[in-house]
Amino acid sequence: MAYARTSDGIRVHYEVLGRASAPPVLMIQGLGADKHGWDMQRYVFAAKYRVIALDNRGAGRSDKPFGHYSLEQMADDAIAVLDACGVDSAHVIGASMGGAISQIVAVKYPERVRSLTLVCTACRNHPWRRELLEGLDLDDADMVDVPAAFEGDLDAALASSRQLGLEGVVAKRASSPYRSTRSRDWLKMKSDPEADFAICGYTPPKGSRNGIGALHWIEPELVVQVRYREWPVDSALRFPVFVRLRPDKTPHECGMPLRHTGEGGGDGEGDLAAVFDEPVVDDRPAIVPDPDLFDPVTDPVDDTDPGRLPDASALEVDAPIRELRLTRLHKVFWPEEQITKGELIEYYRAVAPAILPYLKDRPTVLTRYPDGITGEMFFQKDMPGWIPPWLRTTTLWSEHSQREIHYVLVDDADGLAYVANLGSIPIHCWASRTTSLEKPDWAIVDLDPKNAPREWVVPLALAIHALCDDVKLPNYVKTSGQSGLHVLIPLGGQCTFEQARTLAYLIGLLVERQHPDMATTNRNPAARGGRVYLDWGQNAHGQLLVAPYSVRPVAGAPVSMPLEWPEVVPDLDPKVFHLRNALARIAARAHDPCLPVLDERPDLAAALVELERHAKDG
DNA sequence: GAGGCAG
DNA sequence: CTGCCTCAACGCTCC
DNA sequence: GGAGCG
Repeated sequence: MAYARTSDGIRVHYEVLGRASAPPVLMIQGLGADKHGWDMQRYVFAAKYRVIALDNRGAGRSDKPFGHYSLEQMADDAIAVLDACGVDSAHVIGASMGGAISQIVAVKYPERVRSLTLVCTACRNHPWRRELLEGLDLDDADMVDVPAAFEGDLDAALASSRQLGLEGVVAKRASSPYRSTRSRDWLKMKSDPEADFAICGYTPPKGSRNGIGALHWIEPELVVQVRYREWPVDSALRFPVFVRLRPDKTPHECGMPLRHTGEGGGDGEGDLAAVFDEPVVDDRPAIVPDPDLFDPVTDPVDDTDPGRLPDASALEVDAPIRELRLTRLHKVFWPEEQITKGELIEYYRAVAPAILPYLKDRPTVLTRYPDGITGEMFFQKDMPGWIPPWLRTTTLWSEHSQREIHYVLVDDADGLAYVANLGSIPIHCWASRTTSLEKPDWAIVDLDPKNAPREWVVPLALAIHALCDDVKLPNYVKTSGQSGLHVLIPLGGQCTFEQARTLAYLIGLLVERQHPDMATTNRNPAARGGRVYLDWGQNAHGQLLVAPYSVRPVAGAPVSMPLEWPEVVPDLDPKVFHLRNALARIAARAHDPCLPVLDERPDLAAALVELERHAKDG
């Protein structure tokens, strides 16, 4: 999400989707736009056009259309955004009040407008719209509903959405407003594919089920139509649903249907060109999602073995469905590298086997960046009631806020994908587990160079390593993901946070004494004087660790990477491990060098005696 | 990112 | 019917 | 006691 600043300091948010070479479309979201339907349009259009979407929700607190921020000013802002995108002229689509702005754009800057489309279903009876139409001497007939492009051709609309990897399309009554709850007026039309299959067998019904239970092996005779979510290569259908018998078909007519690849039958179906007054000539593949990236339609949502044979349970009708809805996969989270939210989700799903051992049973805090690394962020500890029922949480009492907090526990790849879909970039977890919340599994010394020379971090980390080895404390190292290093010492839940903090402080003090020129344990930034801060203070109740393999919300999408100590050499550059190459490194190694930190139980009393000896000797 | 709710 | 709000927190030091 | 720090 980029933004332009207007002359009076109001921020105008906009988003650019689609290929730069495609015909440009300026979409202006107005007060009458509904959230979901409009977003859907935005992505449908991005298949064929370069969509520049303006969002006046970020325009500030005084952006009421008839307040000091006038419709005319909004129209000027729209032109400013076109300029910022280097676009001379565009097809302009306006939603509700955005339609009003669009019309002003067309009147004031006709040379910038190739065509004008007004989307007004959402606020057909809005008094402002009524006022506007009268003021501009227009009537309803001048307004075009974008969904009308699909009218009478739901198949084309569904094919288009399938081609884009969308879940489906939303159909609504023209007169019905947006409401957050389900209603008869807003129907989600899923684009799940269907195919005809010959029945080879069935299982008896279980429990209270009528008729048949599941279908599997006998001489093929009957044909059924089945809807399914996906058909993994060499495996059974996922989420198959019996639709109807096909008495009109024989088993021989059941050829292999086109596999559901998410790319549909190619270009042309669900064509939106009719909305505009000029044909679209760019016929290159119009799929916005990178085909190498995660696709919610074709990629399995669990880790079941894809090589297994179909069995009765796989064909069970109404099998419990774990819904994992992934949204806005094309949204750019790292503008410089054009890394999308879809790629972030794909990374976390792929890295799940490596990261999950660290997250098991640990209260997890989300650090959410719904608009990517340049947008606003917020922390989230308390998970709301509407999270999917399969996501495990643990309820802890917060002394500070005097209420219960429902922390999420990330158990599996789906859980990771879910939190990533919420815009969580780094994953933060507690040092202790639900089984023993006041006893941490590790102590951490965070080497944070900040204003110190980067190259001082390595010798100091090695000094901590040598000291720990000497007092027989196991110790492990990972990059923080930014410029520092994290040294982790396993505690095996044998001591309190206060004791862990004291241990980390003692180690910090001893290393500071060895290298007073390079290291400091002083918490006051002003007193650090360009030295590396050995941060021992993160060992406390509720303090968080950036989990190994977490992505950081900074340019380059670096990840926190566990290292072998021999890798900690002077020219170590923590930035070399990032979202796009971390998986290759992990796959190339047999073991995770930090993993033992989760299980080891060193003799802490003996180590403390040794540390005291060091303190005296120094 | 998404539900709740004031106006 | 729309826009806006909310979404964390510990232990320490400095002022 | 409140703001700042990570």
